[in-house]
Amino acid sequence: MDERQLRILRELGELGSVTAVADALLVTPSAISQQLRLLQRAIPVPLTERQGRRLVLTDAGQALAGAATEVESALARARHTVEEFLDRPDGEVSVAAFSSAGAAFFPLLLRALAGPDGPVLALADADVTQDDFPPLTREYDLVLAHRLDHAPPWPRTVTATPLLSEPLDVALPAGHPLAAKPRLTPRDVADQPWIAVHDGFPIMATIEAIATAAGRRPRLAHRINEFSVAAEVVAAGGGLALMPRWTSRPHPDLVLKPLSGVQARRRIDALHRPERTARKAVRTVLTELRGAARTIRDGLAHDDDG
Amino acid sequence: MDERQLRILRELGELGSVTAVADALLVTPSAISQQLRLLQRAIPVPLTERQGRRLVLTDAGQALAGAATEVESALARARHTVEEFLDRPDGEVSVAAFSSAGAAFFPLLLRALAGPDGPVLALADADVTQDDFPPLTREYDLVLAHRLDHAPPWPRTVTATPLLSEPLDVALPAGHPLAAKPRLTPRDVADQPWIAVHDGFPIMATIEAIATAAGRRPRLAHRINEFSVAAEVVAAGGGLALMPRWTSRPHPDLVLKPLSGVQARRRIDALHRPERTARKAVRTVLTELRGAARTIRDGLAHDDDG
DNA sequence: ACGATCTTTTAGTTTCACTACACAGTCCGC
DNA sequence: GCGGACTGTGTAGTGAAACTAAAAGATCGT
Repeated sequence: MDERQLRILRELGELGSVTAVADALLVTPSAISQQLRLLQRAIPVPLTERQGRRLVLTDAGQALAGAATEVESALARARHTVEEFLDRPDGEVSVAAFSSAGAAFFPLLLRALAGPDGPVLALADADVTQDDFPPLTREYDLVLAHRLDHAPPWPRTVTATPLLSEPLDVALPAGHPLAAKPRLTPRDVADQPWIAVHDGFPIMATIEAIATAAGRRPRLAHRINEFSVAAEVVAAGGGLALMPRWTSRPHPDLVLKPLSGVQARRRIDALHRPERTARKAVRTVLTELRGAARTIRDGLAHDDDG
Repeated sequence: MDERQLRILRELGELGSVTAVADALLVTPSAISQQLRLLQRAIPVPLTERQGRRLVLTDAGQALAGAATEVESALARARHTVEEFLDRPDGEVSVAAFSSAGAAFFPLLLRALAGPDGPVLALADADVTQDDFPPLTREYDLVLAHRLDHAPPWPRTVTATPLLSEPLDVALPAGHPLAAKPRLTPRDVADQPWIAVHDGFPIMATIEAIATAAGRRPRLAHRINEFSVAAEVVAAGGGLALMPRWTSRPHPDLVLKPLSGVQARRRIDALHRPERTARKAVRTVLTELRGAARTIRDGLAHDDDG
């Protein structure tokens, strides 16, 4: 007793003849007859009986045909389950971000998607090396990753949605001699001690580019990934650091000065497996991420700070 | 997307590896892998993903696996539908009977099965010739039929449950000269005019046997199938008639006298197709029919008449 | 009685799920 | 770190199952 045989039985109940069922199912009457015989073989009481030259259902056959209808509707529901799953606006969407992007984007995202019937956010921070961003898309629907402008592009296995192209400024103590200048050149800062990131993390290449532009080798005094930690060290006179202009919360004792002469920008992208955007909820979050990026770029992110 | 593929997907969700599913379903992992691939071909988003060297369900896969469970339970219900149909005590049971059996059995049957949760009776009278009783089992669950003791048995296509072996008495007007005798011989009645049944109906052979036993040819004055009609004609002096001792309601102006010397009995059987008794409701009615037969034989049928 | 209609049977073909086997990726212990 | 165990996947071949075609059997209407 399989789905097809039950289907045939139900059709026979509705259409009232083997020929009609065959026409409806686009096969020969012979096929219908054979399948009915197979179904009957599994059941100890007659399901059909001849009525003149037509074949109709017995009471037992009608009972089984009724159950067949339930099987078919369950199958139809199963066939629609995937689309429904994809079209649900309120599914859980997991988003991973490296620290500074999380600090900047997560609050905006939570605020934008606070209402009911929207995606349920599952946020996570993930500070990994450049190469480890793409694999994160296996675990998270969306991954906020960053890379330098001239770094190699993301692998083809992931889709990258550009969110922000953010300048990297030089952070220095408010009382520092260089703080008086409106903008800094590589020669201004090449001899200063630098607070760099760990190996494999994106900002590193820019520090090296600055030193190279001035014909020096960079003085790497400290290795600190976390911008908030680095900011404190800069304020305490530990050295200079490159800091993103928009996504790091301003430190009261620090000033950010733009660099000229070298391309010092990082790109923030949302990475994801292509199929993830089949889900409406994921598309919604991605749209909100772009909106948040505009907010951040236009300097509206910290409005609530007065 | 068929039932088997959904089954495989569900098992994969529960067991967590292709090999485990293969073991559970008694096939090779290759077969599982191929079926998963076929299922995936019909769905635009990934249902499974590698996790180390194992294969697990994606969220979409889990959604579909959930729907698969419903399909399976619907199929399981379908597989049990027939048995449930057979085990239901409250189905409709159709019973056909020739006139006198209906008059005697139907009231007892209705009284015995009056309660709720019992079979719903669909009664019908059917006065047909001997040969036409077996075909009635196509239309009715149970058919009360009668035949003479020495008549050929019912064909093998039907099952016969013996209910009653009933003497046939000679009915004569209360004032008839023969009414004084306690029992009658063939010679007593052979020369009397008879009220016989139509050709092909069971009682005929016995009338002929009586005449033959006396060395005569029977005088067939009238042809009346219905015992109640025949009784009125006998009472009016139209002739003698053979009447069943128990299943005909006594006529006030008639007496019934037993015959000796010839075997004058009819058998009342319940005929049915063998598979009909697969239904519990039919078995219940058959049991009640046997009980009713005892009641009739023991003369308790007309208790309510005072 | 005959043709039309419907179902069933039989034989042959096609389709499809499966096995066997080889191979590739991943984990684990020495 | 490297072979060996484990897990999943691809390929060719096999067998079962569902189908078509053709013919026969059954029933209806004229």
